[in-house]
Amino acid sequence: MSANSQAVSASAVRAAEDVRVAVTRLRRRMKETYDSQQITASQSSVLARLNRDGPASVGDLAAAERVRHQSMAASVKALEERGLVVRTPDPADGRRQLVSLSEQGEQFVLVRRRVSGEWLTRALQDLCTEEERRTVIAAMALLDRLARS
Amino acid sequence: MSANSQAVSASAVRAAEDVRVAVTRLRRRMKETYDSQQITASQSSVLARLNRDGPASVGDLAAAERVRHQSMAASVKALEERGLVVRTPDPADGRRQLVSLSEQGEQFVLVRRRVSGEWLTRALQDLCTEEERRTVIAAMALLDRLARS
DNA sequence: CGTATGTCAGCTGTACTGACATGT
DNA sequence: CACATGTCAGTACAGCTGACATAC
Repeated sequence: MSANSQAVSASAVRAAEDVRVAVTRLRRRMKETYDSQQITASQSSVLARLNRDGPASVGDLAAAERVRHQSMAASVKALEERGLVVRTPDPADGRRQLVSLSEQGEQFVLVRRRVSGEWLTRALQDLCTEEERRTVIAAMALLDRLARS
Repeated sequence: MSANSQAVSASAVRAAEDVRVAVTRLRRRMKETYDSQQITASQSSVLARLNRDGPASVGDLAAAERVRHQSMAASVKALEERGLVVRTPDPADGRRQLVSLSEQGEQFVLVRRRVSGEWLTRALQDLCTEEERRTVIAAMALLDRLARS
């Protein structure tokens, strides 16, 4: 390592390039999957979060996913129109609306998880060893740390 | 595990979820960086490929990046307007046009690599250990294999 | 002729910003 | 009042499809 802020190791350059390529390709590939399930990646993300952490406001969801509240509102709106989530006014704060999974939304999450309709899950299961999956999980934790920095 | 094609290990489910979240976040974060350099992620991808593999037609580039040729044409057009690539008609085939890095494009790639203007390279350098970077590289190779499958 | 290459036009998904209404 | 929450409108980017021209 060097004190020079310009100095970069070969592994950093290589890793960055690999990440960029993989991210672009994975995103497109995942999009195909979601398309075929009549749901988008962002919407799926919101469903998973609501299922894991329980009801939240649009602002909370936006903060958690690190997007603007206007962007999150669009995703939530789409999910609401599909009947997968419901919004209830917060009695304690007239500005807030709590977003929660509807009965149908709960079902959707459960079914998707059980049958693993998701392409990526299937691929990780069928084309990787247990050790390789652990490597992926470790790398994602690292990258998430970087993205949050 | 099981012969049932529905059966999925916990690590596969977990890894898939982690990948999805990380991909979404990283993509946004990378986009910010590219914005500040007046170049987009897709364009950067094309430059890197031309630099690595030499001149190619729009169709070749599209196939390599796994996008439609119409999509790739848009990226190439933008790069051409910035003077980073040049197009020369293929003398042997009147339909084809070879895309190659211009002098300015070569410079651009070199400078970016040397000074590591890219946010991700910087982060991988400053916030990770060498071993962690090797983990990331290994995981990206795995994921790229999946995306191509 | 059919196929390959490339262009143009229009659509979608996902994010962004700015302006605004409303409630605390 | 400032601040938080949410909506609406407009923009950008990167993919897509369909229709078309041209060259092999």
